[in-house]
Amino acid sequence: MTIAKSASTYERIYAIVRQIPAGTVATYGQVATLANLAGQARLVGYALYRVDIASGIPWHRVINAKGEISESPLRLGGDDVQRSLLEQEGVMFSPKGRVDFQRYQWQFKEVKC
DNA sequence: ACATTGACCCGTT
DNA sequence: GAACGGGCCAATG
Repeated sequence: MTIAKSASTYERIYAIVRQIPAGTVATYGQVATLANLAGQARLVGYALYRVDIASGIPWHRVINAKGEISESPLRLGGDDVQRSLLEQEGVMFSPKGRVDFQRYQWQFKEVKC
């Protein structure tokens, strides 16, 4: 599938996040880069904040570059929810609450038609 | 139309 | 190793 470039910045972000497979996590910076917004990982976080769960976007699979879960006090319950969702998908967290990037970081596989 | 917000990443000290 | 600040864009009221 191709990513629509004509789409708005946020839509591009949503398109990327939506393609993150279950049991995998991606960093904001990675999503930003894939969305053609390299260097603007912020927008990814901002965009996800506006996104609703009903949008069908696995926002919980997007974490910060530290491998930890970013949370917003305004979001659902907090990091507990996001971590729980990831654990449900089989993502294991380090004792420190970090995710093993070597194991779970989403690697964008360029699928050539 | 203006001002404010909002879940980050990187470099330097 | 930890802390601080700077920079970017879009949506909301």
